[in-house]
Amino acid sequence: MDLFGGRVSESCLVERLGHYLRLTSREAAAFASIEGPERVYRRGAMIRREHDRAQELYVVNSGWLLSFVLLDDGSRQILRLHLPGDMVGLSCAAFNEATESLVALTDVKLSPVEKASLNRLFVEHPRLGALLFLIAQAEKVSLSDRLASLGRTSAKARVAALILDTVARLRVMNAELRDSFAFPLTQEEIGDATGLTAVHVNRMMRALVEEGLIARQANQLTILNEDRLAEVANYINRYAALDTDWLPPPTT
Amino acid sequence: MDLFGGRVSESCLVERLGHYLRLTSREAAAFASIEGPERVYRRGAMIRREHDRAQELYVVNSGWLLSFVLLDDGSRQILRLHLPGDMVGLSCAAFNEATESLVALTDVKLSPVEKASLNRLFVEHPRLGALLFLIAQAEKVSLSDRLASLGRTSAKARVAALILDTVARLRVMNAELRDSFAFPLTQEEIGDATGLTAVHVNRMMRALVEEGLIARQANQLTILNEDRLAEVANYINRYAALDTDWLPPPTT
DNA sequence: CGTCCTCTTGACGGCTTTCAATAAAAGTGG
DNA sequence: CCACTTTTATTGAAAGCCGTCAAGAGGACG
Repeated sequence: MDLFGGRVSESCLVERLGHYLRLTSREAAAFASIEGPERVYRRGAMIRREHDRAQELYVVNSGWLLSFVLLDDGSRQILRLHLPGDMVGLSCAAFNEATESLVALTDVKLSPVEKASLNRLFVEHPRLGALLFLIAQAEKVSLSDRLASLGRTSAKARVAALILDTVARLRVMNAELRDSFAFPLTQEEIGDATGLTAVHVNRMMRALVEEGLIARQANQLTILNEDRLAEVANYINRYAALDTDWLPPPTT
Repeated sequence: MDLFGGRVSESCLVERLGHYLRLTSREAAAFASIEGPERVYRRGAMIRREHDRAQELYVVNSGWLLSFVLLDDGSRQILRLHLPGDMVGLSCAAFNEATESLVALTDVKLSPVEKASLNRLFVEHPRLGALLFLIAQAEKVSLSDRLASLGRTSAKARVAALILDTVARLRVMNAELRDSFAFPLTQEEIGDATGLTAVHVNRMMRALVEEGLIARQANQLTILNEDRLAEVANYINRYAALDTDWLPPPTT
């Protein structure tokens, strides 16, 4: 079995969205129809570079990837960890130029989606268009939470928040996942995600271990005391309750 | 004249969106029809509190407001400054509970929009639904830029970026605005937006003044050297070029 | 089996915060 | 319009969190 998740149903995206909303078969087919042929990337591969011309987005079928921006001084800010079922590179819907780089953190499989083909979705399936809008709002809230994390919490809290957010998102697609999971980020990558240096990430990870909140073996992470970790992190799990009640009815 | 912008056309939202896309009269009417009667708030008024039940969003007709979250230790992270023409509280499209507090920074006028009424927009005007989605993606990019600012740049750069982002957004609705504008944030609010303390904001503002990049008089800010300020800030102006070409045609 | 990457640890330095005190400005009520 | 209070801006000194630099160990990979 693939450690980092993989396609189970006809489309990974349909499976993910099925957790938020009961899709009709026509809707599922509509989503599936806009996905192009799957592409495979090896760990470390650059999928898209900031400032590249970008006319397509991607659905993550398996594996993890990172989106990031580079600053003038060479430092890197990781914007988000992308897991199976995620859509990545959505910003091409607003800009012709890629606003972020995408790199494969593990071996990944992606399905490309032409941004031009999104318009069919909005025209033929208004409910799906509204769902995409709803998901975009949820992603904005997630970014806002990270903004508060970087702006107003300590180094230890930021690392703890990254761990908790990752496990919460993994559980959306894998309900059986409890406290232990593969976590393939280097400490430098954790630092680039949390606005810290690799050295200080190391110290904070060891502190969390010494306090009995987490355990590490190789790239495997185990959460030992999730409640206390959430307190340390100031973490709010938002993935539980999306409100889809206001969406229009599916097209018949 | 209102210093902080105000309604000029029939709807402030329609005017704003008209800068991105040429709306048909039916589309403009559709937007206008979902707006409820205008509400007025005094400076400092709390419009919505985090965790309140939230079923409506707002269009800013005039004035400025802030969205923010409070952390357990009482510290505050300002998520965004909201200017005339902005939609605020959109996260209610994804959550029934408000994810952020909204407070009036100046006297403001808002038009409420029931989130349930958005569904008509998606059904009857797919292009408008797609436009809302597009704007949400642009807002995600803006949040990502701020994430990089807080995570990877110095205090001085963060303050400079806030100033530049504000003036760039003001210019969207007010093309004549050049270098001087009213900036009603206290140094504490600037700090809460940039993840700094008020004391350090003060030092950074003075440094920017001493370096001849900005000037201050009362709440009026003047940018003296925008290019150098942008270098200091590591700032990218994204508000210039949104790609609306992929949107479906307007409904006839 | 050598090279490169990653993790780890210590010492030191700096950016930012904290604490404190004062001045200036704004708001309030008589 | 003037006292009075509260908020905001300013400045200095000291402390602390995190970054930088450096060096060594362990592991992955070819």
